[in-house]
Amino acid sequence: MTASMKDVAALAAVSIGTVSNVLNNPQMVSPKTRDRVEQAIAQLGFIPNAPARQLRAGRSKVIGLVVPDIANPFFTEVARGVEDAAMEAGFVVILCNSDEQAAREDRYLRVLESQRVGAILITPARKGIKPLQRLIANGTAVALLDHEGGTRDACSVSVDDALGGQLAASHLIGLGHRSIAWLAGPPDIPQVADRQAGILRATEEHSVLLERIVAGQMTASAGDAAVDAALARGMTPSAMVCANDLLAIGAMRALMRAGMRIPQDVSIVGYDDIDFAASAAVPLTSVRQPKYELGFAAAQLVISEFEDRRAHAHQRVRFQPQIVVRESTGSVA
Amino acid sequence: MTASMKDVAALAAVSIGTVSNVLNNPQMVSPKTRDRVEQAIAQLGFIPNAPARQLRAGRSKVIGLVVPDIANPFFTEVARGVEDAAMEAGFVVILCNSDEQAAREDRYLRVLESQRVGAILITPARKGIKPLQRLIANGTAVALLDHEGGTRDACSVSVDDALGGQLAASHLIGLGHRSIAWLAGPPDIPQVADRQAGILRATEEHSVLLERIVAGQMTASAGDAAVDAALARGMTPSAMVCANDLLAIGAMRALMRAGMRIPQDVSIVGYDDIDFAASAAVPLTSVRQPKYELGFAAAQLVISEFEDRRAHAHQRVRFQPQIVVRESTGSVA
DNA sequence: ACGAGGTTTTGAGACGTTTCATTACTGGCC
DNA sequence: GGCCAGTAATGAAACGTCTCAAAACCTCGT
Repeated sequence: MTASMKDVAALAAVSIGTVSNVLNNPQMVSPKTRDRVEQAIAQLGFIPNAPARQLRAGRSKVIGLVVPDIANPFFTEVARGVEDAAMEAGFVVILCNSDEQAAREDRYLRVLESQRVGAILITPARKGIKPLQRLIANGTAVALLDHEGGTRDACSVSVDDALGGQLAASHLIGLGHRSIAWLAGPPDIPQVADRQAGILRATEEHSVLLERIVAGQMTASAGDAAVDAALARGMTPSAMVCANDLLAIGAMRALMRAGMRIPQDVSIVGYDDIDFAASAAVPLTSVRQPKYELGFAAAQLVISEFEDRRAHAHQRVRFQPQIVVRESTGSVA
Repeated sequence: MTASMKDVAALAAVSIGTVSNVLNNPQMVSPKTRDRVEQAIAQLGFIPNAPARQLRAGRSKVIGLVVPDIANPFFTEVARGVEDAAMEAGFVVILCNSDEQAAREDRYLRVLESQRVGAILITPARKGIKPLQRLIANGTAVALLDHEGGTRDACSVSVDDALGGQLAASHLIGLGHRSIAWLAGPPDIPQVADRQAGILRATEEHSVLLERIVAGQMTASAGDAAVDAALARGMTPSAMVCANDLLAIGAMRALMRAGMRIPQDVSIVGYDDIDFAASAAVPLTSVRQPKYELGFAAAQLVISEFEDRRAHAHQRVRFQPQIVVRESTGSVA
């Protein structure tokens, strides 16, 4: 059905080895035969059989991308970066959603091992990377995504969440706010903890009254409810930092319902700068993470490790977030 | 490095063929040897070499998913559905963003052909499916995603956009609205055209004044600008249907800026029911598409074609959208 | 004890590449 | 004309799996 190198060789009256050379080492075949072979390839519409190649090579130009949930806008953007870098280098991306479940993650790692993928990019569901050690030992290039490297056996790429928290708080302090509420999410999420640390760092040098509110989930309705409750018990900050944009949206709803104007009465800073932040009723000031770049860089890292394992040194790349100021924040009244 | 069937065979003192049978036809191996082999497998941590399998089989349990942009929430959800169905059947998904560019699409199709993937799910960048014919002829199971089948050579899975438009308009008509604005997007987008057709269908049986506004893009700011302009030239509908939720969000902003209340002065219906619709300043009534189900069904279709090509009959599956009523629509004053 | 008939197991070949040691050419030089 | 040193092209082996015809092993019944 599909043409193979054998067919090409026959048509060009040449040996299979020569066809292989035309494909992989063109410079070592004479221009005359090269032409002949290339013509045969075109005529037959020959396309190399990747699995055969992979079998021979022992591993493939495939990147396994394991994320908690591609539907999370953060990872969606990361995936785009990964894919673009991969395509550039002739790699292909296998998408794996772990749903934060160790079982699913394990299952996927098994599949990826079976596929003998050349590289894996993963945001691990659990702390350690034990299940990865075996892959690494077998020569798979691995990098940790949005996760600080707890190991010296792999690269890691992350965003400085503490800095992000600091930026958010400093922005408000610079505007004169001295009574700030921190709308946190579940404290067992490392990103939330880091952002909080950054906020503390920024506030400790100024006499700021910092109040902490905890939402049960990172959703708009959880934010709405948490702020509602806080208002009911008399909280009256002049500004608020939220652990992510969805919480911020919920917070805005609750505040507006209570008759407060944004930013005149309360300033709000979100986190993530999701697409929607700019389109909200009051465009949201937010901390943006270089998501695409994160994915792109991570992919480049594992690709370079794949290309030349000996010349590769594992590294920890840490990106810097950036605050995007919009209309939801203003000077204190 | 990695154990192969040969190693397993040696350890279990059995032939390679027997190991293969334990893996693929366990029932034709005596329990005793089967045990022995399984133990050897466990002991060596043997994981089958997928590329070798694929080489032998001629094609692989891989689904190539080609979409315009995974960052588009619609396709993100579709992808989740595809992935879940794939995983269930032991398939793996290769992610390909075409960016609506024919060149990128072609390139990916070439790569997928090279990988000898067993199935392809695609939202084609251009009208025809010429570049796919070759794949289909070679026995790849192909299905068109969110695209009506213009061919009898492949399955297709889509959502009835005309029905969606009709649902939106009927909802408003049912609330008593007789002066409705249709905020369209670029008319060369088929989905926009279909939704419009549905709106026309719904309105023609009632004496409704339908005004059409065209936004240059499907974004919040384009919607804001278009509605701004329409208001300036004196448009005063009591309700509005928008080609998607982002346009609706933009429209709401423009209307509120002009001092109108939603839904008291103007009712708004969006389309897509993106996550954010429920969290907007005024929660948005919107038309929801079964995105996850779309992807899941499409994947199942190609998987079944892969499993048994002869028993497979190509089909066109068409899903029905659903209107989700929230606070942005109300009875006419 | 033998053979028929059934159940297990074996072994070789093929899938499409790449690699690498050989062999076959080429032109230049004495 | 014969030889040398390159340069080009060849052919066989190997990667890990599956398949299928053939061989080996049982279990009965006679």
